[in-house]
Amino acid sequence: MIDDREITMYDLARKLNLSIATVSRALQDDPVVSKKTKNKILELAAEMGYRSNHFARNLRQKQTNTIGIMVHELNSNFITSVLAGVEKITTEAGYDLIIAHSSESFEKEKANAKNLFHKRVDGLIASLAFDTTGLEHFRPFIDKGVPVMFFDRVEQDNNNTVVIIDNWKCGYEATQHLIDQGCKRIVHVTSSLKRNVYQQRYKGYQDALHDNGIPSDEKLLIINDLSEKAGIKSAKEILRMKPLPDGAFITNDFVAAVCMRTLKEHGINIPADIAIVGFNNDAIGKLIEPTLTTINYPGMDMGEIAARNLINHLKGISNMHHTNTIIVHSELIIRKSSLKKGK
Amino acid sequence: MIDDREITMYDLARKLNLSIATVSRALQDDPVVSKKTKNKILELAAEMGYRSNHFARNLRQKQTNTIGIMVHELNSNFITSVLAGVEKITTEAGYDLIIAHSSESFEKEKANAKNLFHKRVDGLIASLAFDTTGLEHFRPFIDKGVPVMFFDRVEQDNNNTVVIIDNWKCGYEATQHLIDQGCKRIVHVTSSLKRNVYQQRYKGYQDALHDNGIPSDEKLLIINDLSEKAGIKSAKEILRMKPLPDGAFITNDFVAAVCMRTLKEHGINIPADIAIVGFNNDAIGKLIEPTLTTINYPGMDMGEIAARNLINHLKGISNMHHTNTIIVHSELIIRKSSLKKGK
DNA sequence: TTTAAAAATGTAACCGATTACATTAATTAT
DNA sequence: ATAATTAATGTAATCGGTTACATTTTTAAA
Repeated sequence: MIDDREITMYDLARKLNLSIATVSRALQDDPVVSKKTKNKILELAAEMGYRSNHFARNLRQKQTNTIGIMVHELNSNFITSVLAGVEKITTEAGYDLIIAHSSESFEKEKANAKNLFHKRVDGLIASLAFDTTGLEHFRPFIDKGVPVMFFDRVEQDNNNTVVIIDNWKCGYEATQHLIDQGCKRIVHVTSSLKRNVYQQRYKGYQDALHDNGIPSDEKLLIINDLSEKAGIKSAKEILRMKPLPDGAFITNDFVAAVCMRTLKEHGINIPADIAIVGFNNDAIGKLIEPTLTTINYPGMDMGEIAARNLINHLKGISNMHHTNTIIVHSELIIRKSSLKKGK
Repeated sequence: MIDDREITMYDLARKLNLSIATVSRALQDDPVVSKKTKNKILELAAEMGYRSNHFARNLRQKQTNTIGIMVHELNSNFITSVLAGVEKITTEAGYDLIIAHSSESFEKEKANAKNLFHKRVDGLIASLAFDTTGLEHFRPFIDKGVPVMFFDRVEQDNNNTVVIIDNWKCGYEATQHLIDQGCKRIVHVTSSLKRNVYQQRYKGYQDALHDNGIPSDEKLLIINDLSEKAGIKSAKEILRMKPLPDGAFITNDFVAAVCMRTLKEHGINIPADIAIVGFNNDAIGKLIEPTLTTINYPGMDMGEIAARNLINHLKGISNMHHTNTIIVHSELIIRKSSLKKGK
């Protein structure tokens, strides 16, 4: 039997011969209501299966207690850890979370932004899609005073609070590690240099080469998306290079894995012929052969930090606009794919 | 400059010297409003940055235009494809989507159910957590007439509409394939047999053995969760078996991959010593060595079907309670991990 | 006992939309 | 020109809470 008559505060009030105001206060645990009354109300509410109406409440209070998070994809370790971190903090603080993902499409990201704006999230956490240019689509939030927190893939214009890793340093260390292994011709497989993360990793790569007296060569730069196809294509490009490179810094573990497979299929020995360093520390890295050297960075922490900062700002505990850039720790994890010299 | 005064329909009405009713109708594209007036209103709305207030609207209409989806995890190909499918359909139909994940915890699943109930989703799509027992936590939805659609991991009590694959058949085919390759002692690595999917795959495995005159042996059944640890543990159990099994049907690609790695580390040759079949067709299967034979099933389709059915029901086009079980196609994908006989 | 102060409860306006019903304006028919 | 239709717009109640302010009840002080 379907019961579609909702119990409201009015029902509770009527039944107990109280005013709606008292009921409302009791349900909010307002200390002004006497214990006896409060208990009666709470009991009846439970008994009758009362559930509060978010809409009436939000309409009146003009805040939703919801925060939105926009990510480019769901299918990576990194993103799911970030989500886990964000969720932990928002749940603790009593906020709801709406997850939107753009499938790496700028258009969809814009649509998501619009949607979250209309849903009136109290705050927003976002990592940009691949081909996002400009932050115009976040303007409505900013104009209305809805705080936006960017993480990982950001636009660094110093106007927004961002949580990132030191991508330059990661790029530098990855490259230096390859150089330490004796690599002299190091390919860099990455994505659109318009996106901060790739741009800075590239800079780190270049600087490491430079500091070691290795000339950087544009021909060794391969730019692709993050698909399986891209991995294969990159591998084929590498195979065509003469002389063959002896190292590769690939800014995504999945692409690195696909790339390695293709190279191996063509008789390349890894790491003997080409040493490889990936990025992200995805689960896959420990399962392929040889295991993949990579950069690890703490998604969970980044999520927690972003969420905590946002919520503190919302609660007025801190002002986001004072702490503009938060850099979290990252590290090189050395596995077999890059070890040319003994172990 | 922050402008926190929201534009409402009243503002538009006042400015144009119209009534709020006309404005409301125009914004809904009600044909009763004259074209001229409608245009004026739409223009002004755009110009002033009017955004409709979901809360007022939902409060009045008593429906949220939101559907909820509960999944056990985000980090699998299968789940993300389902989400993509669901999202496609719900977006087309103008519904919003709230994603909740339980991290395989029954407790969290209950909390999520409660939350979505209070958020008053118009409909729910759900795949059960690992250790979920009973459907009591969905009772509130059912009592209020909110349709619930289960997929993949379900409780088959014939009271609910479910979208599933034929897990029995998958189990049977996987096992038959191993037998065809000459396997005689086939391990089955799986998860809690309380969960329909694992229980039925197990049944298929048993039936295939039986039909081929192979006695089934409880000692060859390994039950674990789906973690990396579980994969390692399973591999170690297999290594301890005497005589060593010559085949393994593992109901999860990630676990299979971890398992394979550990077996290989101990000098086992795959498929020569042990042939392996996984489940899910995760990206990982094509990257490990040897590539993994597995069962593919169409997450995207399942998501689309579940969403479409739910929405049709909501719109009164069809009655969900007439189509109780929807079975989608699944297939065995043969790769190298199981091929003992020539290719 | 009366009065002042504190505690508990009540009244009613408000949040921003939707919509049944009423009214007015514009067409068409007579 | 007038009545009858039809088209366009308006009025006001409603959804279910929150909360400033008012009122009543209880307790403490004089």
